[in-house]
Amino acid sequence: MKKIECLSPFVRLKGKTYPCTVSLTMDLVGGKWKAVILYHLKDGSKRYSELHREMPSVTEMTLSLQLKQLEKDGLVKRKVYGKKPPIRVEYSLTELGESFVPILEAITEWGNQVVVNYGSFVES
Amino acid sequence: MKKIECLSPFVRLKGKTYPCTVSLTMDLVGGKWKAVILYHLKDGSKRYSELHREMPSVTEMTLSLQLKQLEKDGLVKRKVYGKKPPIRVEYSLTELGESFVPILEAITEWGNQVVVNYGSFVES
DNA sequence: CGGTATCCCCGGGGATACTG
DNA sequence: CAGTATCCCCGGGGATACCG
Repeated sequence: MKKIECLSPFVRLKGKTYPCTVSLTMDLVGGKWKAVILYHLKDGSKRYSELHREMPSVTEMTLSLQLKQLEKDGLVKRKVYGKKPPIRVEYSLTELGESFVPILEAITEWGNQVVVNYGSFVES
Repeated sequence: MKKIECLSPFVRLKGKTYPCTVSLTMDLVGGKWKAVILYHLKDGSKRYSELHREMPSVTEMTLSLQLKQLEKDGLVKRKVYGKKPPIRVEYSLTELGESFVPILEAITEWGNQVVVNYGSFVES
C-alpha cells in the first residue's frame, strides 16, 4: 500500500510556482468550466459549435477563453480545417488531457452520488 | 464496462443549480485552496494552527473562510475544545469528505506526474 | 489560540455586439 | 462558423491590524 503524497514544496510549471501538486492540478483544471469542457471532450473530438450546444450555460466568450487556456496548458489540442469561412475547428484531448479522464470520471461519479444523497435532479 | 456520465441537466444542491455534476463537484472542492485543505486533512484531524503551518502560503483570513465553506458544504467538521482562550479547534473530514479522498489522491498523483514530465521541483 | 474586521485589488467570467 | 471586441461586475482572495 503506497502512500500518496504531494511532492511538495515547491513545484514549478511554465513559470508558475505552487506550494504542492494538488494546488498545481487545481490551477490547470479548476475554475468554473475547464473540467466541464474536458468532460465533454472525453469521448472524442468536437467542434466549437458542438461544445457550445452541449454547454449552453457558458458564453461563447468564456468557452473560447477557457479552450485557449486548456490548449496553452497542453490539455487540449485545436485543429483547423479550411481557410475561408465557414471554417471548421475540432477540439480534442491531448495525451495529457487523456490522462486526466479517469479523474474526470471519478469526479463525475462523486458528484452524481452527492446529488443522489443530498440534492435533486431538475426536470428538463 | 459501465459508461460514466453526468446525470445532467440540471442538478440542484443547497439552493444552487448546476448544468451537470462535474460543475457541481468543482464548485464544492474547486477554487484555489479547498482541495489543498482537504488534502491536509486526509490523514486525520488537525488543528487550525497546524493547518496554517503546513500551508503557509494561505493567509489566515482565507484559510478560515475556506474552512467555513467546506464545513457549510458538509465536507469538513469542526470541533471546539475549551471555552476560554487558549481554546483548541480540530478540523476533520466528514463522511462526505472522506469519500472524496480517493479523488484527492488521484489528483495528487496526476499533478506529481505533470511536474515530473513537464515541470520542476524547487529546492527548499 | 483561533480567529475577525476592514479594506482593497485583480481577474474570472458574463452580456452584448460585431467580424474574417 | 468560430470566434473577437468591448465593457462591466462580482467575489475570491490577499494584507494588515485587531480581538475574546
